[in-house]
Formats: sequence, C-alpha cells, structure tokens
Amino acid sequence: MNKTVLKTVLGRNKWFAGLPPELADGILRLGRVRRLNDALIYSASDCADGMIALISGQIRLTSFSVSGQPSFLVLTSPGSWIGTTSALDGRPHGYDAFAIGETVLFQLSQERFNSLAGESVEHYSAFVRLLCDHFRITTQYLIIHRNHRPLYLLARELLRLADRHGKRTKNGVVIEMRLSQEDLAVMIGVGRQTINRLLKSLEQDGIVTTSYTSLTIQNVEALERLRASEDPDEV
Amino acid sequence: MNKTVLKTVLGRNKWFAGLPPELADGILRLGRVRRLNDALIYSASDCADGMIALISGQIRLTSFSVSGQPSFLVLTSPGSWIGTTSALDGRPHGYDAFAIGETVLFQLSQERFNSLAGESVEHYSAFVRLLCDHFRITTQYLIIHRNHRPLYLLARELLRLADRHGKRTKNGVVIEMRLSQEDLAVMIGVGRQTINRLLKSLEQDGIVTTSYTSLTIQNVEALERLRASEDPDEV
DNA sequence: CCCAAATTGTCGCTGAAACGACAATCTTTT
DNA sequence: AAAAGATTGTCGTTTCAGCGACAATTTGGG
Repeated sequence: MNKTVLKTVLGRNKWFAGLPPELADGILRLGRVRRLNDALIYSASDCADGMIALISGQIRLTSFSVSGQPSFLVLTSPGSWIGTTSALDGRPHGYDAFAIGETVLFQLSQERFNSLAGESVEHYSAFVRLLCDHFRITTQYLIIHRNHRPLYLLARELLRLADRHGKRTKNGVVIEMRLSQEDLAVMIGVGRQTINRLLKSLEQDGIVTTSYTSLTIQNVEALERLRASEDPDEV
Repeated sequence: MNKTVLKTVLGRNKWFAGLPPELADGILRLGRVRRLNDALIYSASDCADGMIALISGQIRLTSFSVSGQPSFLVLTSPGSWIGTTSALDGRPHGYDAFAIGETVLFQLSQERFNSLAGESVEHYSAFVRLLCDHFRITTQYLIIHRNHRPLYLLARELLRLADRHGKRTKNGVVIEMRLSQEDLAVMIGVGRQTINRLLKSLEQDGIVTTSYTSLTIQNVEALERLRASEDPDEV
C-alpha cells in the first residue's frame, strides 16, 4: 500500500485533513496497514487496540442484545476512524467491529497512539477533537432517530452510503457492497419488510433501481428532496 | 453555598469521585456557584462556557427542529456536568440548556477550565475521561431507543428520575419536578397521549400514582421487573 | 451444473402509535 | 373570586410498522 494513496484516503476525513502536517505525518509513519477478509477487528470487551482507520472495504459496528439480536449498526466510511474512545480512556469498546469482505485498515497501535498523543498537548488535543466530532455525530443520530419516520431515515442512509461508498456511472450512483435489505433494516432500526416496501416504492418513482445486494440511485436530487421534506415537523 | 455541600453533591458523580483529590480541590476552588430561576443557561450556538454542574434543581437539554418543535430532551442529575464537549473543542454546544425552576449550578469558566486542564496531562486526560463517559452513555441511549417500545422506555425513565430526583416517603418515591406528560413524551420520543395511557395503566396496576405535574412510584420493584421484561429480544 | 443458502417479493393480520379534538381539572394571575 | 393558561383524561380515526409465512429469485460451493 502506497503512502500517497493512504494519505489521499485519510485526507477525505475532515479531522485528518485539518491536522498539523507534522502530526499527520507521524500517524502515517507509525501506523500499519492490515488486510482482513470477513474478520472480527475487535470485540465489545476488548480495549486498547489503538485507533483504526478504514482505507477500503467496509467496517460494521454492531452491538448485540442479550439474546444475540443485532441491536445497532453503523457502516464506517473510508477515511474514518474507529476505536478512539477506548484509545483515549483505555476502557472496553462496548461494540463489535467487523471487517466485511476484502478490507484494508490502517492501524495505529495503542502503544504508538500513546507515544504520539503524549508528545505534546497539541497532539493530545487533536485526538480529543476527533472524539468530540464523534460525540456530536452520535448525538445528532439520536435526535434524528427519535423524530423521523422510516422513509426519511432510508433516504438519509442511502444518500450517506452514496456519498461514501457510491460509484458514479452513467446510470447514476451505484452502491454495491453486500448490503442486504436486512442489513439496511437493522441500520435504521425498522423491519426488513418495511425496507422492501420503501425501496419498491422508490423504484416505482424512478428514484432508485435495485438488484441483488446492490442498488443504484438514479435521481439523487429527488432523494435529497425526500430527505428534506420528510421532516414530520415541517408539515 | 457551603463547600462541603458542594463536595457531597459533586461526589455523587462517579467521574468526580474518581478524580485525584488535588484536581477535585482545584475545581472546587476555581468554580463559582450560580443561581438561576427558569433561565437559559446557554444556547445551541454558544460556545466556550466552560463546564457546568447541576447542584440542585433541574437542567433540561433540548434541541429544536427547524419548525421549533422540541426534538430532544435530557434531564441531568445533580452532580452531573454539561458543556464538556464545547469546553474541550471550543465549538458550539449544538443544544440548548435550560435551568427549570430554582436551580443551583456550579460553573467552571472556560478560562479556568483551560488553566486547570492545561496544568498537566493528568488533568487534561481526566476531563477527556468525562467526555468518554458521556459518549458511552449517549451511544447506549441510541441503542436502547432503536430497540425498545414505549412502556419499557417509560419504566426506564421513571426509574431514572426516581433515582436522581425522587424523594422517599412512606407512600413510595415521589417525583415532583414540574414534569408534564408532554415533557415525558418528548423525552422518550412518543406522543403525549401514549404517555397518558401508559401512566393510567401503571396506576391501575398500583405501580404509580399520578397527580398534577408530579408522580409517585409505589412499587419500584414492579417497575424494575417491567424494565427487565420489556426487552423485545427476550421473548 | 446442481443444490443449498441467502436474499428478495409479497400477503395479510395484528397491534399500537400518532394525531386531532374537546372536555375536565388544576394552577396562577389579577 | 374570576379569568386565563396549563395540564390531564379520553374519544375515535387513521396510518403504519411488526411479524409470520411462503414463494421466487439469485448466488456460491462442490
């Protein structure tokens, strides 16, 4: 894995892009590339795994309830980091992280994270800013999930996926990532059949086309309008 | 406000209780008591207000959607801190904080927060640990809200309120805090009528008694069983 | 190339939440 | 004490998610 490629992917992350060049270089120098294929990255009870960035492929963060039902699912985007909280406070992650399919990671070991973060207050506070970013995003998620209906959540999630994992083609933005309707359902917290119904209705309106474990957004603008208009407060 | 009282209330918070004595003392020395009555503590766009702890009364954290509907509501407990994220990264809070009724706060100004946090890595990292705690709690909230039904959420919220704001009497635990059914509804993200129905049903079962803007839990154990059994995954 | 497994399409039923509406009750203000 | 405002109790209607069920389709492994 070429350093330039790494730098490009990591640079898509706002936090990384805003780092002092010398810290960014330090991370690039001390981190190591890991390749995984359908493997557990860390489990909920692990800690001190340092920080891990997704370079390509996908990472799913899940949490399971007592009976083993998946109860939470986030898909990370290339360039984004996981494990920050545990790296900073040394306590367990509290959720599992899986690499789905051929996945390339960039890992800054706990030891090296410590040495970088301990080098100066500027470094330390840079990592704290990342945690703050994550916290704000999670709070936003909480607010949104309490106040919106499935169609809005689906539109939102599709746009998000398109933005981060989509490929532009002449037919639209293709999202191709072994993402079943079941997965989507768990991600936004509704039943599988609901997703199916919503996707079909979007397909009828010519907004998306679906196929086996993949999907193409034909009309991004329509989806964005949907996201904007579905706010139940705005009726 | 007596320092001993302050110390006792703040000590109910696990984070504060676990601080190195010298940092805890520093916070006590540098912070200032503020008394408010039905007033805005800070608004979503404010930043750099330092850190604020609730001593007595209540603080509601809310966020409003475009049309002005309340879209989020957390009630903090005496001893807990707010504003940590903004204090650490200097960016806007993203939510409003209101003092409801006669409220006593303990505020560590941004300037003094900076000087304490900047004093040593141990201090700084102590504040970071608080942020980590908040992050984990919020993530937990998100998981719970995606997977549970209103009755569970209500039972959970009532027990939480009882724990933090309740007073033991011979009739049970009284929660008296100008908390309307409307407020409860917004807090757990359901309609007001749903709360009314659930409360009535709990009242019929002799678990709670309700009155104007207050409520008494007569049977805490029953409510706890409800919370435990309502996990839809466990059926 | 065939079979097993995974995924998708679709029904229909059930339950329950949302919401508007409005009366009743309680509190605060004047 | 009366009026205004806030809160609660309760309709009834509508909408919609959950879920079981099962067939159809697609994919991957042997």
